[in-house]
Amino acid sequence: MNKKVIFVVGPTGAGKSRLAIEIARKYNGSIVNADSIQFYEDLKIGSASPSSEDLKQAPHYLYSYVKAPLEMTAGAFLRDFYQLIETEKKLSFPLIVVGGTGFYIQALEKGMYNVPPIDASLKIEIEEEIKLHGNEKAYKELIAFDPQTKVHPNDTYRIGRALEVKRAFNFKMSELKEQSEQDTKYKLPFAQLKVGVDLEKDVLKANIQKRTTKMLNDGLLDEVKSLLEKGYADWAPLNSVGYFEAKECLQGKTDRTGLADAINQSTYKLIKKQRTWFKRDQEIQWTDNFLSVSEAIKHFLN
RNA sequence: GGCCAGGUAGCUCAGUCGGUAGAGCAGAGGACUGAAAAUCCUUGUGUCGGCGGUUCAAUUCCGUCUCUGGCCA
Repeated sequence: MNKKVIFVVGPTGAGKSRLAIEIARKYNGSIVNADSIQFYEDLKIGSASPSSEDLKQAPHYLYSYVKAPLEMTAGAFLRDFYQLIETEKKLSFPLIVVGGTGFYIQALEKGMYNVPPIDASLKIEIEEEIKLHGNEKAYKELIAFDPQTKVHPNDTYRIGRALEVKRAFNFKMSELKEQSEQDTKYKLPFAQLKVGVDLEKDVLKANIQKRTTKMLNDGLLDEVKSLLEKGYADWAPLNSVGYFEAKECLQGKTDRTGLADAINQSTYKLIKKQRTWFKRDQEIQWTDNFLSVSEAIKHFLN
């Protein structure tokens, strides 16, 4: 059988999940998550994970299966994705990969650099070093080792990652990039179609506001509170939109009255970044009403 | 009514010992290969509350009015 994948991408709150379900039902496909927060079992409310109603409408994979304090990565996502398509007998095609996380979509399409997992202790060591001596020293080490690096001197996170790769394997990120261009091993082996869902800014903002209100009503604060009680305050996913604001509020750093606005504002910024990411991908066919892409989908699946 | 503290960028505030101003946040744009809903980069002309006065020159000093907060009556 000819296996095909449809990507459904776009900013938060535009209706990606709804389109995905529609496609899955119409063509008996399976929905696969590519949203960096919906992987987590403990982050359902604030990530707008599919409801139990949604889950009944079509098979969903890679949702809500990673437990705190485990942290998901793009590499782990690739691993899980390939494991899914190789071992899941019931998996039906087309696959509808849905998510607003451009980085993960890219990982699927193009693969990741071939870097083996790095020991957590080394990561912590480098993190501590940077915290202690500032990132200038770390950046000097990086630029001396890899003069081609395009990491910015202020980008602590990327400096840290580059140093991990250096110290663990003596790899230069700039060389990995070149190598990966010839390497087809990790590229998605299926035909693909990319559909983007987006709405006008005002409509999207209104959707976001409704969504935030719903999250708060559905118990976002309780969801976060129970994670804090388990001692996961520093768990990276709790720095994501909505969760961060809820955490700050529960920790008494901010006030409850401004919470919804703070979440809305962060979500707007998220949308902006998602749009910036997807904008450069010329292959995406954009729609605001589903109908305009239904022909393209039909054609693609034929 | 009296006293005090304030009124400076959309918001919170710095500052100018007199030469027409700058941070953070927001907004706008961008980058992005194992935390990515993260991380980072670029981008700030606004009657410096109004009106008068002093001065070559006032947002900065003086007077007055006005608004906000606090205290005293």
